[in-house]
Amino acid sequence: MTTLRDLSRHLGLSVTQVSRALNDHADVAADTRERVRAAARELGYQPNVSARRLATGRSGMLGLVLPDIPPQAEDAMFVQIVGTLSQHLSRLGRAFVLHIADPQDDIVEVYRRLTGGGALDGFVLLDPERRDRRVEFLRGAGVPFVIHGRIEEPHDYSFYDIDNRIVAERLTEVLVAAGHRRIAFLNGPRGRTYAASRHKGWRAVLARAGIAEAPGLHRWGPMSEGEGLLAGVALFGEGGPRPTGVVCGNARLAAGLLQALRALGLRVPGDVSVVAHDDELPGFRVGAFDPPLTATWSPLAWGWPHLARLLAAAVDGAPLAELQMVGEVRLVERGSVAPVSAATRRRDSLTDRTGGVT
Amino acid sequence: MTTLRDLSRHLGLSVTQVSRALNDHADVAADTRERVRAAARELGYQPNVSARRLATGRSGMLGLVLPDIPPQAEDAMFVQIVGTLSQHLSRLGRAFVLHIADPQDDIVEVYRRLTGGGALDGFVLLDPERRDRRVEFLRGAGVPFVIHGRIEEPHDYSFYDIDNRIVAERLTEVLVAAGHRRIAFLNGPRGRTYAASRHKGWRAVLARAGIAEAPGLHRWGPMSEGEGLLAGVALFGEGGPRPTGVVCGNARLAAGLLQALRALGLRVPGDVSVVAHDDELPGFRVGAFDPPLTATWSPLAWGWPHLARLLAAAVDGAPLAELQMVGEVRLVERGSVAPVSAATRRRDSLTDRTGGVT
DNA sequence: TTGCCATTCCGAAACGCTTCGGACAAGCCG
DNA sequence: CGGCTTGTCCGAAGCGTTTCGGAATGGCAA
Repeated sequence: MTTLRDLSRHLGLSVTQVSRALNDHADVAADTRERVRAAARELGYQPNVSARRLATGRSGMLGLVLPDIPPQAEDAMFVQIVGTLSQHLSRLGRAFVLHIADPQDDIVEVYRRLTGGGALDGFVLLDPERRDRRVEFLRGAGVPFVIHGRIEEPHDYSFYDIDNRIVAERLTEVLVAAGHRRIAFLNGPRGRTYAASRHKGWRAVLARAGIAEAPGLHRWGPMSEGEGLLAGVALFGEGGPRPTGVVCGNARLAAGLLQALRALGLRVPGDVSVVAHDDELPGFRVGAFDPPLTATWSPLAWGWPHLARLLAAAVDGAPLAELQMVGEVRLVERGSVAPVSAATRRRDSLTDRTGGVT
Repeated sequence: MTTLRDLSRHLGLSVTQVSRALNDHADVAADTRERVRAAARELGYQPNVSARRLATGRSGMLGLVLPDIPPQAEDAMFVQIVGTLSQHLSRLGRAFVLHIADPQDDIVEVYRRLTGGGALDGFVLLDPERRDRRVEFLRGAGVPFVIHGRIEEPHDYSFYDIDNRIVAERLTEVLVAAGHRRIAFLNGPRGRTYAASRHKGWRAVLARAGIAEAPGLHRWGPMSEGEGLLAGVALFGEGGPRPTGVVCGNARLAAGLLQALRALGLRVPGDVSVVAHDDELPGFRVGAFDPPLTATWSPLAWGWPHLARLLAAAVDGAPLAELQMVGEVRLVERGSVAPVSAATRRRDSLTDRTGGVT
């Protein structure tokens, strides 16, 4: 293997100057820089990662830690994440280390091991909780990281996220604009920031429209097809609150809900209007649902390249302002929303005034 | 971060002796070793990976390189491989580096970059070709690797594989024993060692049974459901050679073949006997096929932990004999094979003597 | 006593890189 | 001319570990 010393001897320069030339330092003459570059190419020089790490404290290796082998339902998503991150990070000249932990190990211990040896110098964090132990540890240890999503304030870290409050507002607004006043929301799990933000958005729009919140119309839960089905039955089955419009947190929930509605003989959008947020989950195309759903659209796949870029920048010590990104969300109308009938509207505004479900 | 120096000062020993104590060298007193161990635990000492790498030439990081993001059909398999390798390697105290290359990059260049910097000290190689450029490069560079499968002789490298010749022999024998003489074989791609071995096995059994090879009964090809369907139509459609038994290289081929047979109105095993090799590909359970298939059984999943172990051993310089492993294969009978009718047998033995397809 | 071995320890060099502090020369100003 | 800046360069230290060669001690045989 050719080293800096080899190069320096070959060129009649000092090791120092060769190093500085290759790393684009200011105090090296332009033609020297070129000579060094050429020689490096010619001799096939590649810097030794470990030596550089030892000298600088950086290894150029970035990691993703999963708590376990992912469940089968998320295979496609896993491949997308891991594949995209790896590809983009290697384009940025970093190595991507995937670590699948033992489920019985404490996750913080895993991070401690991984950072302690000095092997990894940054992490991508998926699916954060509002108070996340991983974040607390990494913050304390001074190890850079980037979060997919956000946690509770203060936002003094790097993240890629979408504006989840806006997502819920847009979707709810579509229904409100069509005259709906009994609007259910199938939200995500309780502990997640995005679900909390969406909850706020939904409530804000209801409040602005002067709609009282009715019990049972908002549901926290896993964002699975099964949960959508369950919610559909609970909302529209015997004795349910029977909203006229439903906001679904993602396509899986929507798919389950549509199944329930079909089973109950309810038509979309004739009897019920349905809107959803569309992440482009692999295998779920809300544009090809029956009926195609009006949806806010922001593919998860958009995020992974940014996460790679942001993490690399974070490790390089870029200022916080450059390390935070809020992705775009578009509203795509597809006709799964119908205006509410005059009779229904009269009845609903009555229940609003009396303030509850009759 | 606590270093060896910190420990040595704390203990009143030299850095040398502390290092030797922690690495189980012979010339350190038993109680010293214990004192050092205890102090290391107490101070939370973790060796710096880069420094160790620099001193020893090993980093403890092992890699898997994929030429591209895997196609969707192989998501589940990808997750299984990556997840299992990562989990087992980290149990062995190694880091697992996943590198997904740019498809337009030359694969050897990718390996050159990865090994040149000295970052990775060993690789798992999947899906090798009989003459594999990656192997040639790594051999030349003196970088350890372990192959899933085998390449052409000499076998002077580490591998996990099954005896593919035996696989084909067992399956073919089952059909021969039931009186079949017109036996087709849907094999894998031409360039692969396992497909070549299976080809040999199939031919050997035919030869032993005194059955002449008929043209069109052996097919090289991708091991996909589509290919199985195609093969089914080619073999049993208008003007096809119409074997009485078929050996399928894997469950995907078998699934396609069964589809074709159903479409053509042929029954298994009434009209055609079918056997397959069962890798336990995710999503394909030959035991739950209609009908359940008699099969040789050797889950791919068995291999990944061994690959992890073998690679770690290879990097540690274990002797070749400990670095090669041939996995077990079992024959599971499930009744997808029926004896051939006496009339058919007479006709077939006639065509054997005349030596061709009539 | 001397010589020799085994046991246990240590100093110092080495791995390949970055970087601090300073050196040297040339050019410019007053 | 002296003093200052600017542009290039270099020596040497240091990152944390392993390991080579040797040194000190004690015990034992000659």
